[in-house]
Amino acid sequence: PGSGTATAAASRRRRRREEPEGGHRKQARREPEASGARPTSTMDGSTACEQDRDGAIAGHNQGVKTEPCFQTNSLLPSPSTSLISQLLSHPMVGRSLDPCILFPSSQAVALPQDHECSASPGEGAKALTFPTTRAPASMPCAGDRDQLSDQHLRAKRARVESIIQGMSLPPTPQAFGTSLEAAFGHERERGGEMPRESKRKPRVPQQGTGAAGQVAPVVGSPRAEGCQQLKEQLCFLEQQLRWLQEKFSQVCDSVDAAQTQEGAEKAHPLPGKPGDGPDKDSAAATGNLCKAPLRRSVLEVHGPEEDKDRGDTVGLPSAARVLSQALKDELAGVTSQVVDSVLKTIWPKAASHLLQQHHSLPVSGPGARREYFAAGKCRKPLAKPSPTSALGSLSSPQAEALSGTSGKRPGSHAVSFSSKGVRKPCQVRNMSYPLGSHGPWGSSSCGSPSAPERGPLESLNLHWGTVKLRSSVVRQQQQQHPLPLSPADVESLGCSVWAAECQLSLTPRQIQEALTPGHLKKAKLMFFFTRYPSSTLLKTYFLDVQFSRCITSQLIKWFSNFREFYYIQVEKFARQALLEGVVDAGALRVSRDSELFRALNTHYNKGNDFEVPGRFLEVASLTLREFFNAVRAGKDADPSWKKPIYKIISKLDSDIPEGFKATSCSQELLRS
DNA sequence: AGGCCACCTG
DNA sequence: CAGGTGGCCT
Repeated sequence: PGSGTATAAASRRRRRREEPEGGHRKQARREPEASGARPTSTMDGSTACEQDRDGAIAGHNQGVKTEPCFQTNSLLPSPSTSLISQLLSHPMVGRSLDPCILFPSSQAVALPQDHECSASPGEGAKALTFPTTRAPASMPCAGDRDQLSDQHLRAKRARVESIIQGMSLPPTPQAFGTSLEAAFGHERERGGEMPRESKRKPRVPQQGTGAAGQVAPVVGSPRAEGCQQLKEQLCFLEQQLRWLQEKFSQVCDSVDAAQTQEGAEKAHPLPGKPGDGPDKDSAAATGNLCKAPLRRSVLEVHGPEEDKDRGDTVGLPSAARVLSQALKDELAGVTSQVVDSVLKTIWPKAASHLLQQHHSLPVSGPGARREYFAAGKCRKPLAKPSPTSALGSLSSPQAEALSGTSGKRPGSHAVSFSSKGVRKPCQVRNMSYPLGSHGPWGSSSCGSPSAPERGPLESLNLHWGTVKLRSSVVRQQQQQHPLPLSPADVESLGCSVWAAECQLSLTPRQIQEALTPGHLKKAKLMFFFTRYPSSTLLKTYFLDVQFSRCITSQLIKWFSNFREFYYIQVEKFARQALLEGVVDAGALRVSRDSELFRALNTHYNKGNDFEVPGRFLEVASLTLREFFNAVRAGKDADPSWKKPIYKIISKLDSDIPEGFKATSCSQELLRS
C-alpha cells in the first residue's frame, strides 16, 4: 500500500540524479515519437489537420468563390443579388453609358459586390481577383499603356467573373450572419486562437494587395478600356436581365399554380415580358429546379404566414407583386441554399436524407439540391468505411455484437458501462458503440491499434462541421424531435443515430471555454484507450470545448499526468512482483481483480461506472511485464531505461469509441 | 518558434 | 493536478 509513494519517490530521486544526462532522456522521450506509429501519426495528423484547416480557410478565402457549392451550383439564376443588384444598379449603369463615367459607376456597382463577397464567408473576394494578374496592373508603368490596358482588361474580366459568381452566391446578410458565418467564420475565429493559425496570417496582406490592385486600375482608365468595360457591363446586364426574365416567368408560373382563382389576372404577361412560347418553356424548365424549393422555403421560413405574405401584396400591381414575391422567394431560397450547402458540405449523405425528410428544415428541394450537390465538390466525400456498412443496418445490439471488437481481438475492445445504476441513453448507446466503425477514420484503423493514418482531415471537418452546425442551423431545431436519420445515413459517418443526434446537439450544448470536471472524467476514461493522444485527436473528442492554446495544453497535460501515474503504478507493481519472487514475466497479467488494476481503475474510473476495455488490460499487462523484465535485468540502472517501454506503449493506443465525441458525454459522465 | 514530452515540485 | 523546466523535433 504505502510502498507506492515510496517507490515513486525513490524513482524521482533516481531520476533527479539522472537529470544531468538529459541527453539520454531526450532520446528516450523522443524515441516513441520517432518510430512509434502513434506519435508519428500524431505529427502527421497534426500537420494534415493544419493543412486541411488551412486549405479550408484558403478555400473560403478564395473564396466563397472557391466554394463550388455556392458558386458553380448556383448558376441557377436565383440569388437575391441578381434581382436586387439589378434594381439597384440599373439606373447607375444607365448613366454610365458614357465611358467617361462608366468606370466610376462601375466601381460603384462592382466594388460593393466585391466587398460584399469579401466581407462574407471568407476574405475571399480578393483571391478571386487574381492578385497575380492584378498585381502588375496596380503598379502602373508610366509608359506602358498597352500593357496596363491589357492587364486592366484581364483584371476587369476577372472582376466581372467575380461579380457574376458573386451573384450566384447567396450574399443574404442573414444567411451569412447565421449559418454560414457561424459555420466558416467560426472556424476563422477559432483559427485565431489556434496557435498554428497564427502562422498563416501572411495571407491577409496578400489579400490586401489584391484589393488594392483591384481599385487601382480603375482610376484613370483610358477610353478604350471604357468601351471594353461597357461591353462587359452590357454582357453582365444582359445576363442579369435574362435571369430576371426567368424569374418573372417562374414566379408567374408559381402564382398560376397557387392562385387559380386569380386566373384572369395572371393571364396577362408582365409588360415587356418576352414571348411566352419558347422562353416560357425554358424558364419553366429552369424554374422547376428552384420553384418548388423556393416556395417551400418561403412556407417554411414564414410558416403558415405564407399566404398572408402573399396576401399583403394583393393590393400591389401585378408586376410589383410578382417582383415582391420573387424577392421574398429568393431571400428565402438563398437562406435555404446556404443552410443546404453548409449542411451538405460538412455532412453530405446524412444531410441529403435529413434535408429530404425533415420537413421543417428550410432547405431547397431535391431538384435544386441536386444542382448544389452535383456541383458541390467542396470537399471530397467522406470516406466510407465499407466494412461497417453491414453494421449500419443492424440494430444497435447486433452491431455491437459484431463490431464490439476492433476487428482484431474479439472482445478486447468491448466498451460499455457496467450495469451499475441506470445509464442514460447517452452512455449506454454511446459508449458501447462499436469501436470498429469509425467513420471518419475509415476501416483501415479497425484492425490496427496504432492506426497510422489516424487523425485525417475528414474527422476534423466533420468535427468542425458539427460544431458549426450546432451553433448555427440546428440549434433552431433543437426542440424538434430527433432527426429521422436511418442507419444507412449514420453508416456513412460510422456512428450511431444517437451519437449523430448528440453531435447535432439536439440536446442543447454550450461550447465550453474551459475544461470542466466532466471533461476530466471523460479524459480519464479516454486514457483507457489512448495514452498518447495527439492534440488533433483531443480536439476531435472534445467537441464541446472551445479550444485554445491553453485548453489544448491543459488536456495534453492531463494525459501527461495520467501517463505519469500509470507508469509509476506499473513500475511499482513490477518491482513488487520481482520482490515477491515472480520469475516468469509471462505469468504477470493484469486482470480486473488485480491490485494494479484496482489502483488504475480507481484513478481513472472512480465510481467504477465504466467498464474498462479489455484492451487496456492487455496494454497494462504488457507494460507490467516490460517493467518487470527491465528491472529484473537491471536495466533501471540506465538513466533512460524506460525509453523502450515508452516506445512500446506509445504504439498501443487504440481507437476511442465514437461515443466519446458526443458533446453531451462529459456532462453525462459528470452526473454518473 | 512552437508543440510535445518527461520529469520535478508543490 | 498544475506549474515549471529542459530537451527534442519539425
